[in-house]
Amino acid sequence: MLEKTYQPAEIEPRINEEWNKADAFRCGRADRKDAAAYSIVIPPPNVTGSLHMGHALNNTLQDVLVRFERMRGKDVLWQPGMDHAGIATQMVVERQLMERQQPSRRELGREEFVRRVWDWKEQSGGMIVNQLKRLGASCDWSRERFTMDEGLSRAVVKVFVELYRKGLIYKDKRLVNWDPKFQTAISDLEVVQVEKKGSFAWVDGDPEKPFDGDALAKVLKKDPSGHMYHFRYPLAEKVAGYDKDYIIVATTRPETMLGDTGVAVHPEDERYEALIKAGAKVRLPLVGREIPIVADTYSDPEKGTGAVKITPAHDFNDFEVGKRHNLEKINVLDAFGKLTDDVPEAYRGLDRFEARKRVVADLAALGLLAKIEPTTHTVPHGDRSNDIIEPWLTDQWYVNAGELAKPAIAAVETGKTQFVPKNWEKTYFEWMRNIQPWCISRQLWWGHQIPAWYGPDGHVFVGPDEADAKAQAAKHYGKDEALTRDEDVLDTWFSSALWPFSTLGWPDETAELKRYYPTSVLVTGFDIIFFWVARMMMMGEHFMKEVPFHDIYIHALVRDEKGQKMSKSKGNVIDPLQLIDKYGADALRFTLAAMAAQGRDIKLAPQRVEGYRNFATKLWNAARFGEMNECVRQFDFDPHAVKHTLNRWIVGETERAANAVTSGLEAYKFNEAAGAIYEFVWGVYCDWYLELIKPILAGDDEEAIVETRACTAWVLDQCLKLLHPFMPFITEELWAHMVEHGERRLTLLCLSEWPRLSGLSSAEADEEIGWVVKLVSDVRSVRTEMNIPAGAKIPLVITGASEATIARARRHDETIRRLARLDGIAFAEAAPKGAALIVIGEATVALPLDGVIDMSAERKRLQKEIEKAEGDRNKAATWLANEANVAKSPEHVVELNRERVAEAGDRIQRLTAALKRIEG
RNA sequence: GGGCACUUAGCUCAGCGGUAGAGCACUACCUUGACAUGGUAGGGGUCAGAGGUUCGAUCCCUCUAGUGCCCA
Repeated sequence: MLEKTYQPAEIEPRINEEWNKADAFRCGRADRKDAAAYSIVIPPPNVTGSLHMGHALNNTLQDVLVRFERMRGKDVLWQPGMDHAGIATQMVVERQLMERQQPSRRELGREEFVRRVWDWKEQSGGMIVNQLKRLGASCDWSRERFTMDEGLSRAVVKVFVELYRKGLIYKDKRLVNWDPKFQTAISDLEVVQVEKKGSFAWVDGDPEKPFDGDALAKVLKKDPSGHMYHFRYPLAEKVAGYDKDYIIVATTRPETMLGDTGVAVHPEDERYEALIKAGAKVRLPLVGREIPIVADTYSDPEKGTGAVKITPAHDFNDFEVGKRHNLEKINVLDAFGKLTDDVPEAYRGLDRFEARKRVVADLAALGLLAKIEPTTHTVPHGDRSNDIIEPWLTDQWYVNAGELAKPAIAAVETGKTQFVPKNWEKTYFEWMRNIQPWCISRQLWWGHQIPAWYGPDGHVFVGPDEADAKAQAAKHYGKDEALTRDEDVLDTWFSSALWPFSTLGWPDETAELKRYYPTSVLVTGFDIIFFWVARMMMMGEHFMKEVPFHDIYIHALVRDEKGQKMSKSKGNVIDPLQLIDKYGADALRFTLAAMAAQGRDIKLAPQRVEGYRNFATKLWNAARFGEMNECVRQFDFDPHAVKHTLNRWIVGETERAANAVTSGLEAYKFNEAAGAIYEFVWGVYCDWYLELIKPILAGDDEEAIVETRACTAWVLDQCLKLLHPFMPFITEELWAHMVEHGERRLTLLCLSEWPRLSGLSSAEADEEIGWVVKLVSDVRSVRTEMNIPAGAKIPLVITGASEATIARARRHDETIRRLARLDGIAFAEAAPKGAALIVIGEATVALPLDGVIDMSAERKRLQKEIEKAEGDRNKAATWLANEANVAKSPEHVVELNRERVAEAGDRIQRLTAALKRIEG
């Protein structure tokens, strides 16, 4: 016998163990070798990561799909694994070394440090894998991959070498986003823009308020950003037609002025026309360098003074301006963000923010500081380091993303790959069509070291291994030369981009690659379209000549119940594992699936999870009811052959539910599918069917009992199946518990067959049970309104009923009496005096409660009913009175309104009669 | 500044050209033989505002207001 309540914590580990023992999730099962393949690669979580709500949603949806297709008989591969997360992992290990007061990374040296990282990975990395298992993720865990695995690394090298040979990977000196904390380049996507606003204001010219450098230093100590500084740059020579001897420029980063090599004004800005004509120059304060004033449309005449300082080595826009005007690029920062030797001696070696204060103070002392104003501007920060990112001029490796993007764009244009919901393709196109060269080198030690070697003169040789590079070098130099390998590693996303095929064994031509590539669908969040989707599409198209996935399902972000993005700093993070502990993985999964409507974020309230836990309990108890009543599925049970109306009705309802769930899942409408099974299990099976069959089970019609027991068991089986993708644990448990034909099940639920039902619905049964349901509901309603004690049994008299209705009432006599708490059903010509009356169809049902009911309450109730019916009739009648409506509407709509008028009129008539009887 | 969404019951959200739905919360009653993590009944909405298209608009279009996100 089942326990009285469902305890997820007890069954979940056990069920996981059973799946594991049965190898239930392995792809390529022998019995499915002729089946269609269905594959999903997991968006690899990062090896340092732990399960957060976004993962929970992402993996729940994947698991729902995968379990659904597995039950539909497909050969399913859900490929799990993790990426090595270059910066994040290196950071974790470095921090650990520091905390343990062990030698630092540099002291250990590269080889030893990398060994330590592997140690860390073995011991504490990959926590998330076990967390995914707790969620119920039915990945083929035997195939787990890691981006640093031997095979995947081989794929990385092959891709690098091939792209290099095709000229699609190259080395270039450009500005990169430099992270001074980690001393590495990072990609645009790893940069977060943080809005800053300062508080210090000062204007030159007020003798009462001299410049206070200490006060500014204090403000900047808290936050170095948030101010606009206006400097006067003196002209090298006075220019005729220009009335001042200086030009004012503004900047939020004063220290970069030491690297200024130009000042730009708009070519059509009349204020500066004379300066441009004269080819004027300014003398850069503090430095003394003469730099040109150039005309460039980059400067905005509306903004500030319309003149901007140009620092080509430290600003992306300035870099472009500098290129157009051949301006010198002077690097004033080193890898740590300290000032280089290319600045005046006083500033050399200073930290960038120290230099900021000094430069401002020194300019103020020279009378060249015009003003400081607080301003709101965005400042780039490293998403891992949280340090302020500097655009920095370095040699890096780049992928020609623009070229690789072309087929990837075409694949979506032609529909080879489809976004669901479709509107995300706009975001994809927008980004792909404006894609920048992808900087793939990182100045880290943890990752795939770039397969490039340099000769003594710096000539580069790229090859699959050192021997190959040496051979190339020997040929190039005409003799053997010592080579040194490029120290840098590749961006983690470079290896992740290969994930859909590298995990299947590429570059080897494996059977898995053939069978499971392209994958069926990628499930991911919109925030990852650029990271994942775009890069996998590019690499897939290039190396496999085929898209990596047919569909891309983009799901929402999980927010807190107020709609705020969850973040540690806000303290509003909901930990999925805590929810699992409290309510069970099934409840969490169902919640996420039920709320995953396309195109909308999920605002998660824990109460919602509790509600679905209750749903699980409900199912549990329905099963318990079946068990107590010996509802056992029979070998020969055929839902098409059931005779009893109730059973004919429920098998039809089951078919409708199965169709709704199936079509919901096929269309990635997880919420609709979840809603359909929820409503069926609770609202139909539990609320009505199980209640309606109680009198039968308690009765003495043996044939009906046998059929009903078998039918109850069969419907429950269908519920378990339909619910399994959403709630795998409880359904698997109940499946095992609810024996079949008196014996234990032969298959696990997760490997059983998905319901494919048809031809089960019966209009006649639907109508009959619909009538019973309506009668019971209406009687209950009246009882409550008349304040009849819930326990009291009352009589019921049906009048004016047709033969068919009388027969119906007789057939369901027991049921109606029980559910409506009646002590008998009688038939009469006219309703007895002092009765409450209900109009159902052609009949009027009387509850003779003379002396029990409050007649004034009954009068009120009837009047209310009449009013409602009148409202309905008037609405429909008014609609019909409009000739245009009747003339132009489809026939069925006109008919519908005619029926409404007739039906409402009928009701009014009989309700009025009932009212009269009371009054008379 | 460019783009994408959103605004429906107290809250969180579905829906969608033909008389508005769910869950939670709320109210009343019920320890009835699966379930109080439950049952029964009930209250609660000019579907953000203004125009337009249509026989008919919560739904389609335009504008306005507000909110959120992405990219500059």
